Amino acid sequence: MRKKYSMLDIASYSKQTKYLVALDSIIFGFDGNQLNILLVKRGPDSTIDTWSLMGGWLAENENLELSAERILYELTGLKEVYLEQLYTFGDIHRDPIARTVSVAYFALINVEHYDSSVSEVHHAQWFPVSEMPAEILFDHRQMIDLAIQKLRYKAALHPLGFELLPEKFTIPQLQKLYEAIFQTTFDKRNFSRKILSTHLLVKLKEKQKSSKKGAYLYQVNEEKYKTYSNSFLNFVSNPEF
Amino acid sequence: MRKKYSMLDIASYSKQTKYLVALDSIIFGFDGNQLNILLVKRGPDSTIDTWSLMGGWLAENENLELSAERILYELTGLKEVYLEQLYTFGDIHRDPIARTVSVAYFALINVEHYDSSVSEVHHAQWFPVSEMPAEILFDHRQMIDLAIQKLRYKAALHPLGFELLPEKFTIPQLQKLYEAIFQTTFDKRNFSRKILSTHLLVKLKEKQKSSKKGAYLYQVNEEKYKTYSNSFLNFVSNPEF
DNA sequence: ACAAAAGTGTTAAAACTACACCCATGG
DNA sequence: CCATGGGTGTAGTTTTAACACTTTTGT
Repeated sequence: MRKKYSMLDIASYSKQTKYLVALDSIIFGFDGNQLNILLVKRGPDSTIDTWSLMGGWLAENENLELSAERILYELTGLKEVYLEQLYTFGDIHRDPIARTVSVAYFALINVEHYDSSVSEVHHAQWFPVSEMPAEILFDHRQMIDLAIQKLRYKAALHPLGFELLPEKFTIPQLQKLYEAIFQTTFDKRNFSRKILSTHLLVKLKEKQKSSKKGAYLYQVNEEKYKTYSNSFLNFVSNPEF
Repeated sequence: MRKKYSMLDIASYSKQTKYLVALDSIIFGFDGNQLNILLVKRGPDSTIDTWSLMGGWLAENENLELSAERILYELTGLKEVYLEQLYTFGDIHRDPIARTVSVAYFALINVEHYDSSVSEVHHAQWFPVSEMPAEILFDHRQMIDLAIQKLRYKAALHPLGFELLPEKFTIPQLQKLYEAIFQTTFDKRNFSRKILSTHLLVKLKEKQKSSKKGAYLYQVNEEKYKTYSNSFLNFVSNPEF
């Protein structure tokens, strides 16, 4: 598949300006009540005394996603989380220190897996989406707003809420999560009917007894979940528009 | 809003590797029958004797979107087209000449506005989405596939098809467009009912007489269209999930 | 025994799908 | 006059939204 490149072509490359490339992650977590975002006061390599997203630099030996995964791991100790590219920000003065193009990712994590000791080092703190600090670094506020928008958009059409919950969870927990995402309330009969109609959940024998009556635990049917995720585009492009 | 940055912080910036940043555009056009993508053999600054997307380099005095708009203008003579960021590609060896991060945009253009003379210079050519050349530069094939996927996804949920048609068009034309996008056929009664139920179209007095009977021309109600586009997220996040 | 949260069913309205005939005109 | 493509309506089915009472159990 190799092609011959003329000297001229290669020369055009070397004339070009190069830019710093950063990765920033909007990390969502759900504490059972509120949807939260993880902010840091100071990344290991980062710099400034303002709340900001977790970020870092693109490494020469990594592609974008890998770099984002590495940074997430360094700062939270988490691996194999749901991570999706959100948008790339490149305004000239978005970073006043030096022009930087930042590729933003958003992550959905299960807070039970989150090891707070790892990120204490980085002065990380969870903030409810409705109570963000007033001052946030650079354009990170914009990134956060876009991430929330996209999370809502995706969650309305695809079953990705599970990513924010423990392996076993109850329907009322799931409903609280969706209510936190959409900042609204749902009718529980309609909600559970809709969720169960996907057949993505397996009802377990056990109950979680944090309430008086206790609620049945459910688990994601991983097989169907994968298929479902892979087919959502078919699902959307099928109907008579 | 200025903050004090320590010397240390700024030093961390200067240690970092910088990268080439490119912009590539997937340009969609509709010829009344097929959905097409515009490919070039050789951009002005580009290089290689293979079909590729229109692309160029990020300029120091432009943000990403502006650079993408400029490149599109240089190569097609088009301004103010529908342009949306698609995804950022950054695999290590995606460009074998030098490591380049490429921000891909997709554009929807009205072929009536397209001045083919401008892009003859660049050896541009329209290809039906179903008949792409076998060999396409770098990862541009991947970009194209993702763009088609996203176009279908968005078109199924949002009324953006209009961007590909002239100001005045008929329902049958619009239907052909959607059939080309989704590579399927629709029932014309259901289709027109669905389209008209949005109240986004204004029926004009004139008819287009390319068929024997002639079909009524319609125009987008720009006011409602803007509102609709701005509110689609509400629309999606509202339903009881 | 009662408060608190879980679980469950019905009905009316709206949306969707499938389907067939008449209309206007240019050749 | 007839072939071509444009235009329109209805009925059955599915999906959605609104709504209230019973169950369990810890205190």
